[in-house]
Amino acid sequence: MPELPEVEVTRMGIEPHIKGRTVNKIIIRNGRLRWPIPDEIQQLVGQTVRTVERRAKYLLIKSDVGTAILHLGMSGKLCVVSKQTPLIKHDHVDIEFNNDMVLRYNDPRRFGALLWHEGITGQHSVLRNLGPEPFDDIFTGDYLYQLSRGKQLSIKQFVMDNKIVVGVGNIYANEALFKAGIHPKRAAGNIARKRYDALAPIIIDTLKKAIAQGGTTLKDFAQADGKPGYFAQELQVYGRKGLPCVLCEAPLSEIKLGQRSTVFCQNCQN
DNA sequence: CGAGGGACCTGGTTGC
DNA sequence: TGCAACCAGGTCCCTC
Repeated sequence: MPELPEVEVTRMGIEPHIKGRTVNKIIIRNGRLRWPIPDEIQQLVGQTVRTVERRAKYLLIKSDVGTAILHLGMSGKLCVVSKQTPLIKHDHVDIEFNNDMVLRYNDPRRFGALLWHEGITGQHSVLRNLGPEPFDDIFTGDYLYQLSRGKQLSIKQFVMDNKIVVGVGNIYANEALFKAGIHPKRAAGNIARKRYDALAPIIIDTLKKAIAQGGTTLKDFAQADGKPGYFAQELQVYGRKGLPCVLCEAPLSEIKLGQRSTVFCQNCQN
């Protein structure tokens, strides 16, 4: 489900409710996520939430003794609700606080994760080897250009590679390449410096706009308060196979790249 | 090393 | 209506 904007929208939604709160109890109904939830997660009980941060598509719930690391996978959702709120299917984890509230994790496909990193130094292995955030100063056209030299990989798979830049998932990769006029299948190493100079700001801008709109709601993404995101209205290619290009009105094409559906305009992207 | 594909899961939609 | 096939926002891991 969530790409960077949806994770950031989730972060902004839950932080005001749980920051400064003390964890009373963690209830795990189904710990079989992408990796089993480690027993050490219980170290969070009795701790106060200091900050809720985001790194790539991971949410980091930080305390004085360690960090709970949450990933929403494809279908994960978080909400902050009263303890009395009835459970629904796939409500796998509750983190209860010292008021009436609980941070509830729901994930039908269980591709998400809840991990624990002990202490306040060092990095969990899932966070090591991640590339820069798209909003970091280092993320520029020049950066992409330099890393892409010699790569035969398609530009779409290149920008979706977490080691290159984090947070760009399938929707926003499709959208950014359309806006930049770059054919998604073009080899990353065969794209001019100038085109990367255009692409980097377009990626940043697309992600920022999506955050401002509350993310993209397709099937099951919702903000922490249950409201949908409104960026779906802005999508120009994703999910629009066969529909007219917003620029030239030719029907949009679809191919698979890295087994992910890739929608683009034959005329406007080359 | 890079590139490509399968794997992990459930549920909604499509097509016969 | 029933049922199988296919598709989905992510990412790790294995093979060639």
